Amino acid sequence: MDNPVVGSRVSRDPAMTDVARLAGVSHQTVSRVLNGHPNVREQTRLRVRAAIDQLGYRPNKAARALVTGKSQLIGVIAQNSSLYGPASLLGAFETAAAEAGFTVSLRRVKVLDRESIASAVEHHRDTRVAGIVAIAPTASAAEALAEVPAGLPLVTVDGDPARETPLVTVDQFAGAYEATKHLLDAGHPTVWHVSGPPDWFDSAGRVRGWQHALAEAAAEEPPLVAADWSAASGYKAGQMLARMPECTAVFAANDHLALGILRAMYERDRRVPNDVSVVGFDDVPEAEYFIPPLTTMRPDFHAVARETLSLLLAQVSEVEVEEPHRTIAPELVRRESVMHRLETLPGEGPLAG
Amino acid sequence: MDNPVVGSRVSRDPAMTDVARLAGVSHQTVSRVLNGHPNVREQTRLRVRAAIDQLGYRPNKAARALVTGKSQLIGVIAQNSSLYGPASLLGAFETAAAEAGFTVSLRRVKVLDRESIASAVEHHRDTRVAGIVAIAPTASAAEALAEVPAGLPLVTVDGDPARETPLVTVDQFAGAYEATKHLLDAGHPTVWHVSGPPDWFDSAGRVRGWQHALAEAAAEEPPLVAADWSAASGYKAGQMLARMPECTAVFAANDHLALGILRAMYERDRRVPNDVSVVGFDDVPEAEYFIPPLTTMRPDFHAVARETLSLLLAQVSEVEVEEPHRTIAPELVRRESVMHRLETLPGEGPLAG
DNA sequence: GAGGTGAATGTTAGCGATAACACTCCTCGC
DNA sequence: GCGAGGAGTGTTATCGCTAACATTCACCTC
Repeated sequence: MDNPVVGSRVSRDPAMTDVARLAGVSHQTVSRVLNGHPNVREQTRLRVRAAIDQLGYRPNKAARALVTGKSQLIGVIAQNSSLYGPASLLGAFETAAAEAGFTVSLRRVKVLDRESIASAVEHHRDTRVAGIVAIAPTASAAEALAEVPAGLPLVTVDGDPARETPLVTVDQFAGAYEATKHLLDAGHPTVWHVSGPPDWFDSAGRVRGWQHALAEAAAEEPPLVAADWSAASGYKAGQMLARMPECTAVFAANDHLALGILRAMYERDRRVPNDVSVVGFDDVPEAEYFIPPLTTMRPDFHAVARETLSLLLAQVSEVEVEEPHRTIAPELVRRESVMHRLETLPGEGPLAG
Repeated sequence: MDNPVVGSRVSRDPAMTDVARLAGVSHQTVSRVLNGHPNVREQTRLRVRAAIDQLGYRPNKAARALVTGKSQLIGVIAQNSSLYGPASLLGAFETAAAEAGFTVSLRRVKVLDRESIASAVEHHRDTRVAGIVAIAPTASAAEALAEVPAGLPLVTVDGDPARETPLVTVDQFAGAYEATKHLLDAGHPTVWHVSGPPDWFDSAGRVRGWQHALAEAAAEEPPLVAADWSAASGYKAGQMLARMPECTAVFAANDHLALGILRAMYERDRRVPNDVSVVGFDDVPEAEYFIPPLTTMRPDFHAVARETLSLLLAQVSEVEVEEPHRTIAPELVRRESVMHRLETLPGEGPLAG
């Protein structure tokens, strides 16, 4: 008489008790089968599985989350931009999370100020996410994140390297150092740098790497040209640099800046790479088809995503991590925007004129 | 004596009953305050609010979802690519959803085949999302979506226009028509088209728009050059087109294809726009800094996102929508890759040679 | 063969919210 | 002045699951 068809509610998603009834066991046994507990007879397990399939039963995540107090959700906070780096990272992370059985709950913010970040954190707390991943490339974002309560796992990506909180980042310093050195090795007396926004950690790290390479080679350090990440600002910077004959090598903080620079040079008839060499950063998919194809630094976003997830899951399972900082070194991709000069011509020394 | 500090569990998130005890009411009254029910005395409401603030109480979404059977989640299915269009759309949609009080649960798939989509749909069903938004630009994706059960709200973006299911899409036909007509009006005898992957609806729509403009102007239709969305394939197509002197105008299905074409033309000394005019599609932020700045069609991704959300929410609240198809016309952005020719020179007629 | 052990299973008690209904009062209308 | 009706509030059941404890039974040990 325990046939489930009693015809009251016409359709309702089958619940665990429905499966239990069909399999002739208690709902707890169904739960055990679902969660892979050891003490279930093989025969019983099969009966339960059959009942699950027959009913098309799917566990209710809300109920599970309610009773366990945990969810399989990872809250992500990112800026609402279509910048290539963050967008790629987000995609890579979502994939990595899905493979580990987690779902990404996405919260974008318009600006990286304290208030927006705080509200995003609140939101994720309300949802009882298992942990938070924040792409926090500016000081204000990193500071706002300090308010995340201690118990809640948090990994910052592209955040403040000075903080002790778990952090994964592209090795900006090493990448910029290598890019600059590549230009120096090609025979340029010095290298100019068009940077990203000064309040981004990424920018700061790249500036330091550039300075370090210059200092090491005893090259004179030209004034820093600060821009934002856009092709437009690269273009503006490029218009200025194009008028300076002593500028023969430029390290742009990303590929879109480089694109703007390329066009500015083109318009002023300064040929790249013959007159001016340019190196970018990011290796956007189109960089190979710039005029000329751009030499650039390629970060490994998948590696960043993997490390981020592993650092987060370590916290979730309360494993102590010795040094919770991971930096992923980018790789130089040589194309055609850098020319090797055998010697420095007279009148082309650094800052001449 | 009803002080909550009884010191058993050291810390636990405060629940509704804790608030109720502090405010001296029943938990049901707290619930009423939270949900804005009318029949609560103002004084009581204030007392409850004060208790909420004092305890830092936050409602448990899992508990609410369990009892109501509904969540404030929207499941999104998208391809795991960093293509500009889908990435922008995703960002715009997440923002729109957040403003409406919904959270986006993201599921990316590597390939748009039946199996991957089905698994993503399963996942969202398990989560009891309020509805699903799928960016399904290929036939296989659209077909797989047919298996979404009838009760579950679904909006397809960039999907199959032939289907009756709710759909929002950029008006590919109109955009391609306008781009092609723009080139025709500029005096070109005909326009070549480098298309996206043939199995994308976007591609198909753009091809039809192109054909229509050609037919209307009684211009001869050159063979279609099929590519994918990448700059690499645009470059290949461009190398071919550059060798054909009768090809004076190209409509590329997106800006990255156009970029590849631009470089191919440059390498073959075919000047853009003097010798060849090019129009793209998407208006990626860098398009203005291509060499030369690219004339292109700009889709309004925010509008697409808004329409998508409104169509989805209509279904969630079971409102009948008359014609659940929305197309958003893109806008022509004129820059410097198109040249107006006063007359067609002899020997430059279509398909001459 | 009494009792211990552990595997296999069942029973009960919540998790934290909403829904449905019950119960006070108070205010009307006639 | 009394019943209807509604505002304001409380009580109880319930959503679907897991945790903790209880129970059964077979097998082994001495």
